[in-house]
Amino acid sequence: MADVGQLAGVSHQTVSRVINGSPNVRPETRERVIAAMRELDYRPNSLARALVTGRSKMLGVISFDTTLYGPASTLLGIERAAHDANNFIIVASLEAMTEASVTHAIERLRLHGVDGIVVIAPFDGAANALLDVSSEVPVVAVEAGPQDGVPVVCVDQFEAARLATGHLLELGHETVWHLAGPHDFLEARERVAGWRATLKEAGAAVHEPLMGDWSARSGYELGQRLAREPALTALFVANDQMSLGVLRALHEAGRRVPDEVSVVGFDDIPESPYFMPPLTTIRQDFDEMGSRGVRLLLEMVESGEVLPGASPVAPELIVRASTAPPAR
Amino acid sequence: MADVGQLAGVSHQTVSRVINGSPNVRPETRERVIAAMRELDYRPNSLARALVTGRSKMLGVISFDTTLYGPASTLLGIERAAHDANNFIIVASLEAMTEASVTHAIERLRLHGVDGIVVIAPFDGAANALLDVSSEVPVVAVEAGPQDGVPVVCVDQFEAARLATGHLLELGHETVWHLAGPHDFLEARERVAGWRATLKEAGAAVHEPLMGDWSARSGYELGQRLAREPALTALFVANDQMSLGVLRALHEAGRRVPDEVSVVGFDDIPESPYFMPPLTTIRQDFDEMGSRGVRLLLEMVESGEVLPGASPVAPELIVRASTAPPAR
DNA sequence: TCCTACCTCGTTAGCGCTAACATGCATGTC
DNA sequence: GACATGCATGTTAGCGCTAACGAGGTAGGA
Repeated sequence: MADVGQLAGVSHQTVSRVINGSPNVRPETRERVIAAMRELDYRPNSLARALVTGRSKMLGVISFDTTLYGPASTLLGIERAAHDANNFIIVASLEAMTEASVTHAIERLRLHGVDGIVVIAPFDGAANALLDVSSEVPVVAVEAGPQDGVPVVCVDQFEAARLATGHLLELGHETVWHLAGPHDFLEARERVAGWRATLKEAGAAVHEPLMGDWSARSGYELGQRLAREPALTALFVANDQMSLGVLRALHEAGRRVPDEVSVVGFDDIPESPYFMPPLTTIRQDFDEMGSRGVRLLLEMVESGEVLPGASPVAPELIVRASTAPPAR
Repeated sequence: MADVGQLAGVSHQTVSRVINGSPNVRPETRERVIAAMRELDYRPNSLARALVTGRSKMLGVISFDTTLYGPASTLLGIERAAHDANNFIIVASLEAMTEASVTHAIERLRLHGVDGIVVIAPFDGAANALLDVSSEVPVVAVEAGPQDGVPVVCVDQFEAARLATGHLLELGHETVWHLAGPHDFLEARERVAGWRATLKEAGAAVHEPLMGDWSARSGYELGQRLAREPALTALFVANDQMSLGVLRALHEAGRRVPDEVSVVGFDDIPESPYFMPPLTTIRQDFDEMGSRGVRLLLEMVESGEVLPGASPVAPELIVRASTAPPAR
């Protein structure tokens, strides 16, 4: 920086002013400095700047399994939004889904001087860990259920489950069975709640939901159980991967979809239109969630206050070929 | 840091020594310092440390579409390896698959002071961009084809294609058709080359490969074309998502898999065992690639030299139910 | 003409840390 | 007992940058 100043015949401070777009620099001087920077191939050291300003322009992201479609998409949305705001993302993946693991990840991120943290970790342990630190560093939770103290950006899971269940009921099914996600996921529980409430309102029978682990494998295994239920005509599955397994189990058991059994999935992964049959499912706008999360976090960093979470992102029902009126 | 020193009755430098595990500190003093750090809830500022040591302990990752299974898994492997080495990952996603976009991403990462860069961007433009900067900052390419000047960690795509094609040939098929990935992906081209070479060696007819875009949709659309080929009995598809689309197109056209047509996919995504039928495919160890990449990069950062790339990771054929001998 | 105001630029200090050298003290050697 | 050796610690400088203040010059008003 001093070299640039020397070449341009000004002090290093003037160079700094040019870099930071200060208005009090003569245009002529500014151009000389810019020319000098170019000539010396100078790049500002953002670490040094961060040290003195206290802003690193880095946002931490804590995520559970970035191989899953949901977190991966959200991460992408976060990255995009951060990029637009000229910030960077530094990622900490969780090895385990425990409170200690979250706390540790937060600690590591803080050590590296992030301005704020976005957490994509929709399970119970995370919530407590967040509360502990939310007063010391700005934190936003994404894809989590509503909780106190930490602002949340999420899709309305309850409403989404209502959409899925309602769709099946409207088609004329007497009731809807449910293959849920792991119950330590807030989202999974919200979906169960929405499904249950919708059935109750309609006066339909509530069969205890089965619980999978989001994987196609668990969908397949539990699907085999479900296929043996003669009364099953409509099924709401908590994600598309499990739906794939269910579809296969049903097929093997000779129960045709949608003629005998209707299936609704969740997430609308890019592959779901090519399942057999194409899957009716609920779309969540992960990208939108990610960018809302970042914008909210940035506002908090700016203002230094804890802001209330955004209103939930609306889910959308995508009707394809895996649902139909019940056979009579 | 000065405060900690004061509380422990030592200088800030001794505190620094304790933090960095210097051997020349009396155990008694060390403990006093540690107690003081705990009492004051002191955390070292790694930005300041980075400024003075010139090592930020941050690695940049440039990736194309982290929603795809391959890049997402690799990213996870990278994260894990970086974490084990007590480093952090900062991610830059590419908006476009162009050389300019890669150059820009590298520039941004360098500005933020990363020690080195891992690139998951297996397309042509990336290669050139990397060459330009590889002398200024350590760079490792992952999932790219072999190329000069930049160390590469990859799965042997040629061998993988040979595995897939050979498997079908051994089953007794006269020849194997190929649904390839976009030809600006190095990997896709390597797979075509391996497939072609295997056919030639066996003296089998070579039908010009079709080209998809990795998506299930393109697999479906091109699968409809392929389904109309009466001579088709064996097909090698360049990834599992496209295979899903193909399977559906074949099913709709009434061509049964594997009785009439055998299909081999690529990647072994977690869902592929639950396709209809379960997909025979090639497994790539993304996790291993990611961690090899990081280890290599870290060695380069340490030594300051450009190291040769690692030997390719071996692919593995996973035989499931989508392949069988041809009907006679 | 002198004073004030403003704009442009330079100087100094310090962000939190580590590297390099300096200091003081106990130990061992002849 | 004089001197080198090694260890535990303190002191100083500086990484690259920005904040805060200060200095010099130009323009406008009394």
